[in-house]
Amino acid sequence: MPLPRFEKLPPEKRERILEAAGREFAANGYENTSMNRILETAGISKGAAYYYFEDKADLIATVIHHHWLEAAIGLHEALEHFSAADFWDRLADLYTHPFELVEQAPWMLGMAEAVWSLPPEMREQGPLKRVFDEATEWLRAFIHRGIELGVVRDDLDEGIAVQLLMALDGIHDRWLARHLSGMTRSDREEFTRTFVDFFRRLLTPERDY
Amino acid sequence: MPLPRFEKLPPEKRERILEAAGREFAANGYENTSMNRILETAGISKGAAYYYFEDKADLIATVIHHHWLEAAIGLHEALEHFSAADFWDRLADLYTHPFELVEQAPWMLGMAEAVWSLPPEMREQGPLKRVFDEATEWLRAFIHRGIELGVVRDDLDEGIAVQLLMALDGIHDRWLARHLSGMTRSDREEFTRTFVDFFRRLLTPERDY
Amino acid sequence: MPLPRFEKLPPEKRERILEAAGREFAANGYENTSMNRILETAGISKGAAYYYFEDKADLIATVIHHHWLEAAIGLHEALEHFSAADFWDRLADLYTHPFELVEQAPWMLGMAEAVWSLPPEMREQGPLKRVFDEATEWLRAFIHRGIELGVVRDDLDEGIAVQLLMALDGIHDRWLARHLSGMTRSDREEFTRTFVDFFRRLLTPERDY
Amino acid sequence: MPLPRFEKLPPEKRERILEAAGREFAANGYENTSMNRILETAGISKGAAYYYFEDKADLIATVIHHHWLEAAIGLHEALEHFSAADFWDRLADLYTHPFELVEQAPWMLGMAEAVWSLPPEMREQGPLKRVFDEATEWLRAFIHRGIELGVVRDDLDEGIAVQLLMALDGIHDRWLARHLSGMTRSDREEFTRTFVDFFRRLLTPERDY
DNA sequence: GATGAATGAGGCTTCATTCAT
DNA sequence: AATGAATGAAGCCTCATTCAT
Repeated sequence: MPLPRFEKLPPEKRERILEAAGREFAANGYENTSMNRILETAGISKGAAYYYFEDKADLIATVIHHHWLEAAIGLHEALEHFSAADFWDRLADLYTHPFELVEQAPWMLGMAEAVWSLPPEMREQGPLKRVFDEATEWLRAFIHRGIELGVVRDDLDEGIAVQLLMALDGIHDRWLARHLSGMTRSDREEFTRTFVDFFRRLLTPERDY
Repeated sequence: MPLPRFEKLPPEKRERILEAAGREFAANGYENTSMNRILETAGISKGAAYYYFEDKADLIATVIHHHWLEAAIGLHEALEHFSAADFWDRLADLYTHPFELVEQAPWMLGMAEAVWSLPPEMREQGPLKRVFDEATEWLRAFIHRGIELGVVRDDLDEGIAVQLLMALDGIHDRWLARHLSGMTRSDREEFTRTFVDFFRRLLTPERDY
Repeated sequence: MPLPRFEKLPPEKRERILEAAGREFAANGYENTSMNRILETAGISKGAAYYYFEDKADLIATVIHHHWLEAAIGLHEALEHFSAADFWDRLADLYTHPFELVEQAPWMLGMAEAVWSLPPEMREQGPLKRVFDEATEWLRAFIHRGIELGVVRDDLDEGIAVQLLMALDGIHDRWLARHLSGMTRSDREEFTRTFVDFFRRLLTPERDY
Repeated sequence: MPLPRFEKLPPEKRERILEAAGREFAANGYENTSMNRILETAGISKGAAYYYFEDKADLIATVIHHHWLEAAIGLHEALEHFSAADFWDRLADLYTHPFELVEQAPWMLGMAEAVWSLPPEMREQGPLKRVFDEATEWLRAFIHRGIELGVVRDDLDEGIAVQLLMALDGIHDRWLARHLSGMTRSDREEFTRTFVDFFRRLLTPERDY
């Protein structure tokens, strides 16, 4: 996570750095993201960057964390209002928010795919672990809520289930990243419905088959 | 694809190069794979490498293609013998072959994950496109066969279905890569069954729900 | 030497700065001592540091001077009470004081070794010259006192003698820095005795051989 | 130690690299030795340097080893011919060889001092350990030969004795490095005699005092 | 056919120091 | 009297690729 100084920066500048880094990262993945290029784009000096961030990994982790926070707004509250009847429809609703984000910053589309290009260590330790843990935690909560309501099977190893949902979500995002430009609003809605249906099929209890 | 000269090499040497490159690539992903290290391990000279391959991308593409061919042996023939009754069981059988490969060459486990680390351009153009197209083609054939037999839904955009299956397969492989060491044979069998069930759930026609 | 402002600082703060710098310097040598790290540890700002000290060299020189003063307390007075009979025993006594210092601040052990890592220019000019001159001066006085008492030879170039003693002292300190942890009090006493005997052997007049 | 390729270089070029590195190192010590500067002086590219040497430490270690080998020529053989009568005179003779080396390459004078600026890890492990071990070994052999001949005391911890001799030699070299320019041949001879006498005084058996 | 020496751009990071506030 | 954001040169090192032999 960035040194505390970073938080004290004028929001405008902070945003400039995060966006420059985000663009570079979303477009090129972790390994191909060049500090030099980011700094040039952001218009800050090398020294400044390392004044705010521990290293490249820290900068990228911050970018991901930042955008995750934006994307995850309202996620936890939502869960409490799910009911057996509208469980899957509600899930579909949740997909609306990211769409809006991406509409404002199309470059962000590559983000999800880029995240999969991270060195495994970065996902499994350090500051990004928290982001992945939060995401994992929500999926876990989501599954538990479903089980509670009787609309999700309980015979699945939780780890597998979570990995599966994360991966499906990744596919969803990556697919969008590649096809969004040609899609109408109703295409998108149908795509999301289809996708939510995938979730339902995978998670619905055996007896309902 | 490698220059024609490569095919004329003694198989032993060819294999040596492909394995060295495969290990390095499977272990480190594309960006972190170093030509230098590969060539050192393989015991061939820089000049030789560039005599056989256009560049790094070409070498890696060749490796992937090579191992894909190995892994895909018998895939097409198998399809013809699928029937409605044993469609999903047959799919499970197909997973046996890769397991055997991996048992002989454990380093190959990282392959699937590494493939996802490729720069997108490499997947979508050049020699690797052919590999992905072949894989895609088989999945497409698999789906069609299922539709033909009435055990696979026909309301799914083919592109999505294929991407989905590829991704699921990727998850399957990556999960194994990380957990295989602690799994018994029966664990693996159950894992595969669970996984094939995911396929079935996603692809089974709506009316069967 | 620090700007006069530094002397006006509350002693507590002055001490905090000098200790932080001393630790860093003793542990890492001159080149690997980082201003940033010192200031962080000391809890003072960049601006403050450069308000008190000319530059890094000045800060380190001040640290050395400071600790030299501490270590040299009573050195000059002692000399007057030396007699021919107890000349070498008195020298042994003088080694007690530094031992006590180091017992209270073990980090100081590296100091002597670190001093040898200074860029030669720093030793030979600027503020540090004074420190080395003071040390040299004492050794010179020590030798003269010995000659006066007839227990030190007079056929040695003074410069060589001084350098020799300084270097021997350096070896003494460095050896201790590396072995002190495993030594008992009586080990230390014997070590010092052995060492003082080295001095005696080197300096005793020829006729006594 | 350098990769084997280095040994295959034309001697002229090898020498050019070693001399450039030697000058830089002797003049500035380890930390202040810049690869960039060496490469510029030697007229080779970055890539070339890292083609021959593992890293900066390896290059410097090679330089030291190289010059140590030069300086140590004939050292071991000499020992066998030492006798009780000429033990110390022989030691004085051994100092002639380095003098000749330095006369041809005055920049080498700083070498000994620079060696003391090495990070301790470099002295205590890796390729340089061998150099230090060889030097240590010779000193040990020297001491043993002396004890055998009855001209060296046997009550000294061997470790201390070796360290002491090494350090004295260091002082000798450093003193020369700083004063050689103004010394005549006979000054040098006297200096060496004085110095050898230091050795004798330190090592001669107690009873001879 | 094949070698391997050589390149040099570019990678990430550290650091002492300055200066507007 | 003090702050701390910002600088940018310089540090070490890796790499895919080329080309004379």
